[in-house]
Amino acid sequence: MTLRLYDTATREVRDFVPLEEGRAGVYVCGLTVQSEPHVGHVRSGVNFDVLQRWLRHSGYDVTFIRNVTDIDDKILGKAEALGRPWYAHAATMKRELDAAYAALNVAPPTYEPAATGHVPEMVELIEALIEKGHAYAAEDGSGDVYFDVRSWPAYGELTSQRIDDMEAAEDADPRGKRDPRDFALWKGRKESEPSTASWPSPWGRGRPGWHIECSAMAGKYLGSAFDIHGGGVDLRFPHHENEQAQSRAAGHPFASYWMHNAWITTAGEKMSKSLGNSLTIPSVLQRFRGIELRFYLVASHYRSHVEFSFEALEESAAGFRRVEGFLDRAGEVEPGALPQGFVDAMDDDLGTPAAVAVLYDAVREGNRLLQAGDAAGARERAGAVRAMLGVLGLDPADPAWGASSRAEDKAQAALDMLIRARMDERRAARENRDFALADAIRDELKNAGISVQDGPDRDYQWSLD
RNA sequence: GGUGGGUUGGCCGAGAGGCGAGGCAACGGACUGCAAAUCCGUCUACACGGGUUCAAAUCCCGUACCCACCUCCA
Repeated sequence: MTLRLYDTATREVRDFVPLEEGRAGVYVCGLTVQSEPHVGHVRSGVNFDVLQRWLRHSGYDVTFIRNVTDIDDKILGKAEALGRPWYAHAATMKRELDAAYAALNVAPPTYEPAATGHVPEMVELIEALIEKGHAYAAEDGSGDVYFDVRSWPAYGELTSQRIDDMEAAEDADPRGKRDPRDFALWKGRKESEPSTASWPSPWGRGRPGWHIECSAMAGKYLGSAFDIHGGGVDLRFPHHENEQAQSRAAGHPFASYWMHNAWITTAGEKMSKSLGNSLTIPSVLQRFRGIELRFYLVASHYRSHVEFSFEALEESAAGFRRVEGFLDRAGEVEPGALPQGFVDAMDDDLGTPAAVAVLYDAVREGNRLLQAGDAAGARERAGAVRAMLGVLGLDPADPAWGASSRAEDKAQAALDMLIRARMDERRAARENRDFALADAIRDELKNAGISVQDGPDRDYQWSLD
């Protein structure tokens, strides 16, 4: 079976056929760095990271581009409210985003272009569109440039909408537009905006519209035509529709496949609307490890809507700890071969839920072998488990999860020694059949946040709750 | 008004005409001094009403409810 992907444009799962044998060009819309990243933001990062890893595993030479929008209305607005320069605020939020991706083991893209670094490319693209009669400078002297949707008959093809059925943007200032649905390619500078937020152009100083950024950057790094374009479902319209219209109107074939990840909501609403900041990545990471959050995100299909809850995250984490427990018990092994069921699941539009089911099958089988005393058999299963986890970016042994710092190592060693002393006492108590004392010791450790497990022999294991 | 998606067992969450996905929880058993961990077993579900079919959670028609997008959101 070959890799099959759901293409939003054709609304069907179809074989992935790259433009060039053995290579895959992928462009994913990254974030607008305007606020702290929350769980919803990183879902896209994790989902497309899985795509990237699976393509690589499947033998493709992948060029993965994920942009950063570092100039837009929200950034300007928030920076002003904070009394900081917009670029400083954007840079701060970019670092937060990087930290969030790192905490979730989202591999860095091949390149991560920023919008502000590609204004000349955008201007060039806009000029080409004007020349071909698909864009025009506003006649009201605003310095805006708009894309002429009526000039492009295919407009609406990505989301199967007809221009006449669309609601016109109400807030958009209709002045200077030929059709209310025309969208801005270039925004003339407004007096109220900082001068640092504008660049020279043939139409006067201004800044690029949101959609043109991605067309220009995808074209620059992936070429006129490339394989996969991804992003969140909300971007289908207008962002992706507009991107495709611009690029194709300018003569570029653009993306062959469109992939969109579904939303993750809380209490039935978008995270961006939910109050408070309990769902920002740093705050979630105070309660769960990055690997647990990533497992939770990977265990559901990227096209399925997920209703986030800490209860569900806890259940998912409990399951993942069982996987880790097996690996701990099986001993160190190198990643082995992937079970065919896993490969088939992943090839079927990145069927991570089915892939995770195969993972659990291997864990259960491995535990069973371990219990039966078949250490070699168990290690083989452990090798498969590690291989599967590796593809999903969930291998606990991956140094990306943070090789513990030196200080942590020392603390760990110190704790280990203290616990060993208490466990020696506990074993002595058990041998004397003083179970009250034995239980008291275990309870004492439990109260300190340390869970211990022991059997009839000398062996025991401990872990922090 | 237009476009797209959804409703699955106590909970989470796959599947998309016929073989009990999987996880979490619970309960029973094995193992343990007792626990924990692990394994075995139990819990046979697909919003509602029709229809097609030898066979429907899956296809068709209808109904109800939910969600997303159609202005800046992953």
